Amino acid sequence: MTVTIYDVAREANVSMATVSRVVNGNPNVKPTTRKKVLATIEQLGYRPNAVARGLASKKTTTVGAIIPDISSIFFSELARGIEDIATMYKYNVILSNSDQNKDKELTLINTMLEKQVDGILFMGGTITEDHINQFKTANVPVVLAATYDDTKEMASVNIDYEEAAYEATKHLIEKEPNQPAFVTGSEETSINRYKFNGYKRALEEANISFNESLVVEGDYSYDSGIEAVKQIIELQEKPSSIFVVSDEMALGVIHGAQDMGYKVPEDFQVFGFNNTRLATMIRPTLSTVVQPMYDIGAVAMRLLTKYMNKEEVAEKNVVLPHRIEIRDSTL
Amino acid sequence: MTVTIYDVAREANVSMATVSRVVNGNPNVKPTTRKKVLATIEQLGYRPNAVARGLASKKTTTVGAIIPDISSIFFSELARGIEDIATMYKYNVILSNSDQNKDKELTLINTMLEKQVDGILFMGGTITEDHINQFKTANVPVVLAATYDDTKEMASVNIDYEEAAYEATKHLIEKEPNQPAFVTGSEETSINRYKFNGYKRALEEANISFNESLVVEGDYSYDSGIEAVKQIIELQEKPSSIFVVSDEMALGVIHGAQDMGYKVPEDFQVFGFNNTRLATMIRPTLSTVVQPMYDIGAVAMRLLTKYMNKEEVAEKNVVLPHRIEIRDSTL
DNA sequence: ATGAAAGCGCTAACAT
DNA sequence: ATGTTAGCGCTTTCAT
Repeated sequence: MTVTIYDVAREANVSMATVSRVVNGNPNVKPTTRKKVLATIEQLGYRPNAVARGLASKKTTTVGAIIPDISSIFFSELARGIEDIATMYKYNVILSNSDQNKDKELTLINTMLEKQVDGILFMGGTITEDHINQFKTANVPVVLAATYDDTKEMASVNIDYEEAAYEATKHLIEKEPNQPAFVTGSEETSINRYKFNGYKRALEEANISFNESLVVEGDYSYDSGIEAVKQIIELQEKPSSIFVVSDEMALGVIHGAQDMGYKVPEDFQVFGFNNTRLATMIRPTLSTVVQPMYDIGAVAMRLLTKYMNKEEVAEKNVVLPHRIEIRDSTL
Repeated sequence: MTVTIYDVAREANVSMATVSRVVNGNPNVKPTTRKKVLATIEQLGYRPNAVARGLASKKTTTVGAIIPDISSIFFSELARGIEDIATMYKYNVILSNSDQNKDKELTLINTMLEKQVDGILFMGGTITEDHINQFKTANVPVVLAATYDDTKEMASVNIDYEEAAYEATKHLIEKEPNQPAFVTGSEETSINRYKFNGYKRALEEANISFNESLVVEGDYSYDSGIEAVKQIIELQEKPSSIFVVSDEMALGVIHGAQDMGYKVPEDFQVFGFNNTRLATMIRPTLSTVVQPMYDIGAVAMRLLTKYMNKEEVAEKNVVLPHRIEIRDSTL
């Protein structure tokens, strides 16, 4: 039924070893026999079985990628970076969504390890000891992308979130020297803590006292941005600017404000984070922190290939450059 | 080094067959021995090798998904539907981007077949004979998602694009009885032809003569929407409404018009397609055709599981319901 | 340059 | 209920 290497060997009057050699491009084959083998491969319609190869060679040329939500504009961009580099290095990727749910994450890691992936790319909110232990049961490399492990034990690719948030906040304060509201995500997520620290540092540096009630927690969605700005507008002392940790939520903030008759940036400056495509798909266009999502994915995958090939790695915790892009949602 | 089923068998004083049975939940195992085996599995840290299992059983519980571009807001939503149902049925998915490039598509199909996927989900613009031939070399089922095969040979999940476009156009015409501009994608893509047919039918039904110059081709991107509207505005006889085949491009059309001082919907009504999250992330909110992307992915994956399980399939060309959502970008 | 043979870790009859 | 035994299709020494 299915054509195997053995069938090809028989038809071509060679041994399976020889067929294996030509399939794998081993130079130790006489051109004539190579040609003969290639011809019968074509004729028989032979297709190598990667599963059998994987069992014999202990390499699957497949990596696993665990991602919170592929339908998010942020992560899908990251995934594209991963995929492109994976393709470039001849790897396939098994992609799975975790919804940042710890149990799912742990299960997924296990499933991927069962499938004998050659490496794992992990994106998530929080890295716990359980995660690290689970990873240690693997004898394959793991790289975190846009994900922080406070212990720095694991290889990772990120930007400097603290500094980026600091710069954004500073920009806001320079225009209007009072405390911007801070619309963030769960404080369980390390990255949000770093962003908060940067925000706080900018305040302290400008001698602006910190008012807890200007910190609002959302879930990164557009709707939660609308909710957040409603809450902010009801405050006794309204801020004159709002720093939002994701672009999508920032769009919600802008539209929420506009829908209630406020003007951006005149009544509220709004600063986003990530520079997703959304940032220019709104009026006023969104000032935001440029986080190179695609590059983070690409670099993370590249780093993983180095580990998989047992190459030397100069820096296991890669920090990619970020910058601030000022558009029309700020003064 | 790695613990195998054989190690577990030896330690637990049973045969590998018994270990295999407990691992696979076969009921023909005495509770006591099951317990014993489970204990030594735990103790030894045994993890089943899915590659070996795949080779022996000829099933990998992995499916392949070929998608034009995972970073697109449209396809990433579709992918999420696929992933969720795949997870529900215990499949993993190898996801790869094709950029709608025929060679890449053909290569990807081949690679996935080499990896012995149990089925393939395909999303793309054009299905050629080469595609169909390539699929035929597979002895695994294939399902098309949001993709048309004019021969109807292949299983697929879609909506009725012709009818949907007809309804949208009709709505526009009812408000303003003249020809709307039509901003579309490549006419090589069958789906665009169906949409065009629906648009045309609505015109004919209303006895509106068709002017070719009101048809503009874009590439679905925001920027190409901006370009398209620029081109439309330069026309001798400007239309009073614009039907755009993708939401993202429709946002470009709206902002392009607004940036030039026009009002939506007063100067131009704008109608989108897909109802991606973007549709409510703009002011005015976008009237659009609701295409259930997530459901298309989910239903396609479900259909694939049926084929993989050799279940009876009532309808191989599934047409999901669509509807029109009127928001503020139309009168 | 080519071949022979031993696995890789598991499933699936078949036997008991 | 449990064990025995062939493979699954390939890679990889080791010979020649």
